[in-house]
Amino acid sequence: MDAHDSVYAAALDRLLLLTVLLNDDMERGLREMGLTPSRTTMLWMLRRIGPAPQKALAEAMRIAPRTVTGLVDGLVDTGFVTREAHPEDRRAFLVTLTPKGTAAVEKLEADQREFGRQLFGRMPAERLDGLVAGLDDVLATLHGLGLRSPY
Amino acid sequence: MDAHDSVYAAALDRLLLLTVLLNDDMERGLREMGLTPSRTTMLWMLRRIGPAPQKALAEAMRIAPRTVTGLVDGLVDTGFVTREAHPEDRRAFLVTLTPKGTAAVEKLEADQREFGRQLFGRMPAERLDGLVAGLDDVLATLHGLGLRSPY
DNA sequence: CAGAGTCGTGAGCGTCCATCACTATGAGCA
DNA sequence: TGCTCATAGTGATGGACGCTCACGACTCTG
Repeated sequence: MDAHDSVYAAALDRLLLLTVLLNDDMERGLREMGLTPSRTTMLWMLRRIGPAPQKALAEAMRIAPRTVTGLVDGLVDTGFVTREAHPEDRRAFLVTLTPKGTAAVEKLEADQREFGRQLFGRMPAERLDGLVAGLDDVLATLHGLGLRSPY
Repeated sequence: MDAHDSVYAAALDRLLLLTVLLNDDMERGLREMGLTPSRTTMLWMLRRIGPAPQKALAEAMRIAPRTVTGLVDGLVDTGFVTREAHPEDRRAFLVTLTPKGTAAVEKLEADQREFGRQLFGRMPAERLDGLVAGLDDVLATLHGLGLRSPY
């Protein structure tokens, strides 16, 4: 409990506030597109690894196969993906992005770029550098603490 | 789509990754204490505004009174709060932190301080300054965009 | 004191996300 | 050819959250 603690607390407060704000904003945006957080994760996954059987998605997302069935059902109902026949394994499907699904992911990417512009476009270059350096430092520390992205 | 975009994207990526990481970590910690996100929010609220009738909590948290009933039920069952008689209004209760509830909030605060030390303790002072300046800038921008804390 | 407004709750509903147990179908090998 | 294992689907649960509607209990005001 030394004199730096209040400085750390102030920094952490900002970080946590930002976390909450960004999270809420993200989820609201998704909801407007007809997506839920988990379904969006699945869309990202498909974008990254391409058409995949549900088993693979379950492993990639670290959730039970049954949960994948439900998520895929939802995405099929809302037109973001289809279940295509697997060319080699007639038991399995290839969950595949529809044009709408691809467009959705691309829109998310575009929105993010736009958001980046709004957030940083007016920021002095050196301040942005300072921010990124600080974030990288924090990220590295978190990584060292064993906190890392699940994907 | 100018040359700065990739810089912005890199900065935003870090911010979003941090968001996800901190969020997951927070929720995991809460779960270990037997708390859910909403119940925790309520505990913080009580810490801030003291024993309060459910109506006040509903307004402070911007949720329906009926929802408060459920959250308070949960917190009562798990021993974090009690419903005390309101001294002036026999229709209302004063939702009050139990010793366990107070201890939980204090532990959250202590954990946060400790986390701050771990995160920033080894960071050069000027880098920390740069980070905070950048975060403040972003926060101000968000505020200008209409994104602000609900509380 | 009667009527109107307030506080909290019971009942019911919906969404999201996750689980386990079980089944049908197909793959793959001895 | 059979037998076993793998892939998905269904059904049933469960928890966390949020909502509305209706209502009893109570306060407050005219």
